Amino acid sequence: MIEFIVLSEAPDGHVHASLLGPDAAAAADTVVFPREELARAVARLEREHHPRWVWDDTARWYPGLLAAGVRIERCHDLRLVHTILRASELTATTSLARSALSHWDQAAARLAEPDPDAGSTLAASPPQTALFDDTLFAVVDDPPGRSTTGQAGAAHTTNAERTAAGRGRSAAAAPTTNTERTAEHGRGAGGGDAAPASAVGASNGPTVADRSAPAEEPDELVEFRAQRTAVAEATDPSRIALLTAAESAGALVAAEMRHAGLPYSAERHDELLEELLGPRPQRPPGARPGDPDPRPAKLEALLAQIREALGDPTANPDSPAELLKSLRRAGIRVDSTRSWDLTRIDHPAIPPLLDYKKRARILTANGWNWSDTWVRDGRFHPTYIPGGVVTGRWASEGGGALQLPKAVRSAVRADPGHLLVVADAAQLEPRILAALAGDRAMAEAGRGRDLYDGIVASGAVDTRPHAKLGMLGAMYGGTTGESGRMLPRLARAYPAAIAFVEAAARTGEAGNRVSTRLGRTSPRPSDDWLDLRDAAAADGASEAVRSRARQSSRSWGRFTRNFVVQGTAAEWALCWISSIRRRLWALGDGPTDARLEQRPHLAFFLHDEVMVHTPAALAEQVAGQLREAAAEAGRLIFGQAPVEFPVTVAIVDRYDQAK
DNA sequence: GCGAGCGGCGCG
DNA sequence: AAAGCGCGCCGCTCGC
Repeated sequence: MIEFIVLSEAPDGHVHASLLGPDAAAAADTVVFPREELARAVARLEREHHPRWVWDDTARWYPGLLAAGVRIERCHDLRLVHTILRASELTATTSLARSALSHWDQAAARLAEPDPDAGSTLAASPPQTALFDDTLFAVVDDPPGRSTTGQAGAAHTTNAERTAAGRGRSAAAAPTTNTERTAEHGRGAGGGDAAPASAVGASNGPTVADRSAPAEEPDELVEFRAQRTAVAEATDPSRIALLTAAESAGALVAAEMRHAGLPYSAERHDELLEELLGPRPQRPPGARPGDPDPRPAKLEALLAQIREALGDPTANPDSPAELLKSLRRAGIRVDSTRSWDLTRIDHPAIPPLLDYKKRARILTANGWNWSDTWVRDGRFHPTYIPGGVVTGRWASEGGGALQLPKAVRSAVRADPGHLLVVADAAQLEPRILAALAGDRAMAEAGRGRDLYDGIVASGAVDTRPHAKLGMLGAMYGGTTGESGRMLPRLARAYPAAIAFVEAAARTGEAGNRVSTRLGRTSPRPSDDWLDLRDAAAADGASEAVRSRARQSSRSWGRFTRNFVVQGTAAEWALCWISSIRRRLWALGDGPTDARLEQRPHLAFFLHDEVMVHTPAALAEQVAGQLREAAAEAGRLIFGQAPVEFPVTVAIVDRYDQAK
């Protein structure tokens, strides 16, 4: 009985597949084949054994398999799982967490420090009734793999740091200049899927070459055993086991979505741009590569209006610094050029300026260059990065997939004879909070209805917008304005939920870590943060230092407060898409020779929303599966907790028609 | 000329 | 409705 197959690449370029039994002990067999035979060999072994594939990085192995038409059911992504186990409070005492940094750790050294402080509070582990039922174990043993390329879990860093680090390590291309950014990724990442197939086509099947155990076991096998041990020794093995399975399954989804792409009409996109901006400007004949594109006609017209109204023929809305000066010269008192700040100003230059900003944003972020770079043959192929966000959310790279503006969503169109099934988890984060906190009143508010409506019905607040604002403020740490005013009312009506996020905030303010429901643990504060705290605590610390320390402490508290909710919501979403993936594959006639992209498949994922591209005849069945998968995700993570996780489902042929 | 940092804004 | 969380990416700016 083969349960796992560990893939590793030998220095000579051959691939070693180690076949393991359920205990993952010594390999029962080792199959060796040239890299070119990978897809053929994997397809055969998948058929024969239905194993869980164990590999270092799904983003390294799976795209080529998909390009060759090979889909696998389950995997274990060593790199992603290592990152989780290294940092988790649930595995802090295991030898994996205490071992020296290795190539399994990303650059984030901070994450890897052995856990010196025992005092951290596990914010996400309040006693919960009926935690896991038997289905958990069925699914844990059954879960599809997932993986990514992610640098995941890098310590909490700024955008700039993250971007630089992420780029450097992903792929050979690490473009850094502004001009390179788009172009490089367009070829490297976006188009990467299409080519590799040819490598696999050769003639004879895989060679069973070497039946004797190799002199040394592959590094991957050693690491895999260490990870299994860490999970088994974890404080709560079932949670962390579910997380590793879901994380790995997500990696498979990410690779498959990039492979299939989002159906996207470049023609419709052109129409949209023409409506918003005018005809695509032609670059002058002598233009050199670095030269900016000419401004489209409608922007040019708005620019003239702005300059006229300001009495400033050189005003430049593309430069915040210059624009600020121009506004002030015109007697407008503002201290930023943010649209939201400008809306409150009564001046004839403001309406065209706001209009200009709106349209210019579409041009730069999703204009003709974007579509040239990222849309090929009717598909938008972004790279998803599972675990790319500290909280466990996915990040994306290239094309801004997770920021696709609503203004262009009418270009997302099902193929002829197909439909898009778009599902959105309703009020996911407050529902996650209700389940985390075991807040029965909030669970009740969300039963069978919109959660915010339920909060209004309970009498806690007067309107739905207030309920939403108040809950977001509670989860983000907002204290001022309307949101802050709602908090005492919510705290009275839902004391458990509010106390839960407050506790997470206090934990972070004290410099300790918090964990999600399944055990993903927040990073430690930076050395600078700790230094500031210590400086403020020292005798004779200045008021200025103490004030900065307070500020930084509160800020980190807002981060940990949100971490438990956003991170657990991300876990729910991972379980949801894993379940969807499995259900879609079984849909219709079940597995056939048809390729992934010719069957109902996930085409887009946006934190709490999914899109399936499906033959029209299966759309209703898909919708049902999306709902059932959501309920399954809730049971998996929270057991019989009384919180519902409803999804709104729309069956449409264009994305903009969904809600 | 390059590239890090910033302001700004899109998404959840 | 009023700002609190998490991202990616753009153009501009400015120091090297």
